[in-house]
Amino acid sequence: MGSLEAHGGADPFGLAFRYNSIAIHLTRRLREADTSSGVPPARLSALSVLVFGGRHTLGDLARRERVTPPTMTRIVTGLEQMGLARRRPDERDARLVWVEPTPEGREVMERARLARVERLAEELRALPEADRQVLDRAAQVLLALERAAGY
Amino acid sequence: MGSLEAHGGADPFGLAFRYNSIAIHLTRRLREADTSSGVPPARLSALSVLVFGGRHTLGDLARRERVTPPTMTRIVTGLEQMGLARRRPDERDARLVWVEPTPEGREVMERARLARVERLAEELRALPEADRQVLDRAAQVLLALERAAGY
DNA sequence: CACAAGTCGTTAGCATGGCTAACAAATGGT
DNA sequence: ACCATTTGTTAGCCATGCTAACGACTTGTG
Repeated sequence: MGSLEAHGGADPFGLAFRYNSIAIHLTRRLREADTSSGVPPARLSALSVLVFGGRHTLGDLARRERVTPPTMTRIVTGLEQMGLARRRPDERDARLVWVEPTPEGREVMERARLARVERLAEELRALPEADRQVLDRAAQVLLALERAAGY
Repeated sequence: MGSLEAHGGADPFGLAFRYNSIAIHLTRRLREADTSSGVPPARLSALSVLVFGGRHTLGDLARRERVTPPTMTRIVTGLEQMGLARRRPDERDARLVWVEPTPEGREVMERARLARVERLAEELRALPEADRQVLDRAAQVLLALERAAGY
């Protein structure tokens, strides 16, 4: 790719260009492992928020997942039908719907996360320790970047 | 997230766990910029392969994008209807269908890529140079990892 | 050469997941 | 008491993933 050389080094645009490609391919590779869980991707992602972040109202869940409320309504309905999450009314405000994972939802999530992460861990084990150190430091930078962007 | 501390440092599982989250969020952030192009995500991704990698047969494009042939048939049909790609027959083997970008497809892709990448570039400009150096070295490792995984 | 087997793309039909528009129910401020 | 706001749902559109089945073509084999 010709423009790659033109944006090498640590110049912001070249870095952004390469991390764009890296993120796409990494996500795609990781997602392949998800099919084994039998839970479709949008549901798995929402379930992950519920399992690792605790119960949310439907609207908060929608904002967290960057989707509109109607979309989240359907995702939650799907999770409910699969027995992985539950809706609960709020005692004070009858407009609110709390969504929480079921015990089975927690189990499914834990298995899915292991499968997904284990594949990448395999690849990382093949790297020399020095390379893993580089990735470790970069992870700190990338996570800080994420927080700065409001995630 | 409690398990984060338990998998810190450069141990492969902990690294994989963090890069899982990083890749998801980075992809999501980048993708938000794509809506401005008016080209839906699967079409934009296939178009990118065509623009940066040249013409492909439909089957090769499907394998590259990790989707089944029927799905790629529809994506290509969509690109054709938008005037962004063309089908061409092979002269030797009448079963094959070559897919290539149109000039307009190239223009649209270039604009989309700029919009997508520019957002991340903005964030990177706010970092100290040392952090960008870290990301630059990590990018080399991650791209090598990608190639090793057959991408 | 003829025919069987394999390859490539398409069609058909299903499910998931994104959106906007429109709405019902509940809350809260005036 | 009423009106504006907030919250979630319904309805209906489109895009994108899959499998099954098929048609057209090529290739290998007798």
